[in-house]
Amino acid sequence: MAVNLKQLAELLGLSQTTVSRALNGYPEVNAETRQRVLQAVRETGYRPNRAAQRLATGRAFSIGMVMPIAPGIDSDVHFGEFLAGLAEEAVKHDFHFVLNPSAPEDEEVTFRRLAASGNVDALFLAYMRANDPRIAMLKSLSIPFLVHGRSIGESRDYPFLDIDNTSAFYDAARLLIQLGHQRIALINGPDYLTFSIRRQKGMLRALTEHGLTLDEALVEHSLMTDEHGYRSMQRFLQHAQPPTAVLCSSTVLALGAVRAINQAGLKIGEDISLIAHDDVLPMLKPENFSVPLTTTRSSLRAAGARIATRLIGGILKRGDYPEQELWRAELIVRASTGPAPQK
Amino acid sequence: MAVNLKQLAELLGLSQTTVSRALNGYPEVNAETRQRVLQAVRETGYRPNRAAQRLATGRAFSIGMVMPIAPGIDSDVHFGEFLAGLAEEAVKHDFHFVLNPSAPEDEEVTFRRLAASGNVDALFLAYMRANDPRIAMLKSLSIPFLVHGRSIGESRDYPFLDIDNTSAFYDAARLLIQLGHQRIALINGPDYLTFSIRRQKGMLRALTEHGLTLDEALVEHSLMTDEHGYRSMQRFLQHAQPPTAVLCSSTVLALGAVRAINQAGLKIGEDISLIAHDDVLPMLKPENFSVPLTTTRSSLRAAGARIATRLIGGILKRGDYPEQELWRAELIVRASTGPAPQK
DNA sequence: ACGGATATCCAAAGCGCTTTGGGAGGAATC
DNA sequence: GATTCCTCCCAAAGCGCTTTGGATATCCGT
Repeated sequence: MAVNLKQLAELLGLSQTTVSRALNGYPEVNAETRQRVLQAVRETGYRPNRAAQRLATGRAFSIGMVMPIAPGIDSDVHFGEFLAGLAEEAVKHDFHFVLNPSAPEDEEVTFRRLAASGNVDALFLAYMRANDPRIAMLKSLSIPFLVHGRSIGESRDYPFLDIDNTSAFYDAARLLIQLGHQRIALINGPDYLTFSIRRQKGMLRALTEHGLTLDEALVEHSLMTDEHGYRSMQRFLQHAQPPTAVLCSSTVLALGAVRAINQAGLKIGEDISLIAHDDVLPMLKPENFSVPLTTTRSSLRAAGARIATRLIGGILKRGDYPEQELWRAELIVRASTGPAPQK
Repeated sequence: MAVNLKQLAELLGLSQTTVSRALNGYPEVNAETRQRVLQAVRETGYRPNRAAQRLATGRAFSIGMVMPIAPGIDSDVHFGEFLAGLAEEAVKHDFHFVLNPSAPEDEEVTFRRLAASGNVDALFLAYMRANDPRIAMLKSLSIPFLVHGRSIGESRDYPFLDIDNTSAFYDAARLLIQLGHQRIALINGPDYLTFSIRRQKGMLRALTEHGLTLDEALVEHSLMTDEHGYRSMQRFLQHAQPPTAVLCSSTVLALGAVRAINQAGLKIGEDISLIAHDDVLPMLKPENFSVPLTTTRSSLRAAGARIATRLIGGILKRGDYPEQELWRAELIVRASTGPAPQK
């Protein structure tokens, strides 16, 4: 049923060579001819056979990722959401995945094997930590790779896509300060991940700039589950001097925090203000919270899709993508932030 | 660096045909010759080029799965754990994945496209519901598939791997009854999924057989998060006549349940007994609970691995796997179950 | 000893694509 | 008018494997 190159060429009265070149954007083909080819492709629904391309070019048309088998990593919504973006884009371009589960201690071997297998054209790396040794390792592997996030303390000469976590939480904290808040708490992600570190840094900078300090007792690090959000907030509220505002690293955490606040009989946006980072999880929208949530927004799925696009574009040598991207999160003010309560 | 068939054949003084046949288990090759070939493979580290195999055979050497983008599905640990098993086994055989994210309403189109793409040799299906329309659809697709779980109400003539949920919870409930419990509650997974339905059925059967009934107020259905476990248990405890024993569909749920019980000042295994289904999540071991948990155990990762094995075996026409497998969960008694408290 | 199995092996033809190495024809150059 | 240079196209050679359609040799029964 499906046509192949040969048939398509015959149909057009052209050689396979020309058709192939027309399709792959080579210059030595007449513009008009190229149009005819493209038209024929549309009409016949021709799709090049990936296996043949693979054999002929030596490229694998697939991207590899090492799936970390570690507590609190693949366990949450965020992983699935990100994966969805990645997969969505990959499938569009007929790219495959090679998911290789691995315990952290075996990661190096796994990466090496994956790179050597010839089964992937590029590797993908995430869950960055400070001084992450994996980027040096990947550099030595002579296979393209792309990092989601950035390390800290490493030289910056590797391709990454990250969001500007520092700015995001700087902006969020500043908003709260402008609203008169003085005691601001932070419910953060795991303390070894760089996004957590940067968010805290951004928040701290805003505080310092306004002559305020960050009380250690008002900072919690944990996996980003509703449960941890709840517990963290409970602890804050039991503090002798509870915060009047809280920053959350995820809407999932915020979900729990809100519950704790409600349970304490406090009013969000009045007694206590709340800002959360919003990864745009389709099942948890900040505008649907009983009190709509002020957020710093940046879509995780979009990041996944973008990473796939860049990776694939790089492999196909199509398009020209920046090596490094830093997305700015959008501060969206809703009802969960209000002026600091009068003492 | 890597040798190919031609070189290997030359090395052995054989034709490519013979070497290929020796490797693929064809009968028309001398046993001794085959041994020589196998030996040479070991020495040279020869690995057939997948792209070439794919082109020559028309097989894709990859399995497709539609990744559901729906609330509460990819959001939990269970998904990651299962995927890990699947991926682990696939990678061993050099198989790829094609993950295709899709909203439930687009699933049919997605499956069709995937099947037609020629990019996958088999499809995989999970999160079964009662009268699940997807199995009829997959049957019509003329591409092998395998179901994790079973539907209910559909004819059973499709390949699946499931655990015997009914028996598992029948056994668990019976144990509790034998211990003298009369009011037993159930914290179950989502009510539309067949494993939940069967677990409840198994429990009900045990109760009925012993002249007991299942109080509707003592049954909760929800996503299997710690949080839901907590809330469900809280509700039970506030009941006029609280249960003396509880069945949980997951150790994650049990985690929350335990918290609620502790908070109420009750003693697990004395005031209230608890049995949970254990998917063998590496980060949540029932034996590490403060009071070690009695469980019905069946490894989710092993199920993933087995499914990959069967799927791959089917594609390669190697080995002979049963079409349908029903794994029996193991009832493991620990300290969380004790005799019913005296009134 | 001879026709016919039987057991082993091989040459060669694909699978569907990319890419090398031209080649024809017209425009530009001298 | 002869030479060079583009422009646009093509034939054919792979990529590394599987598989078809024989070959050759050995062995059997009669």
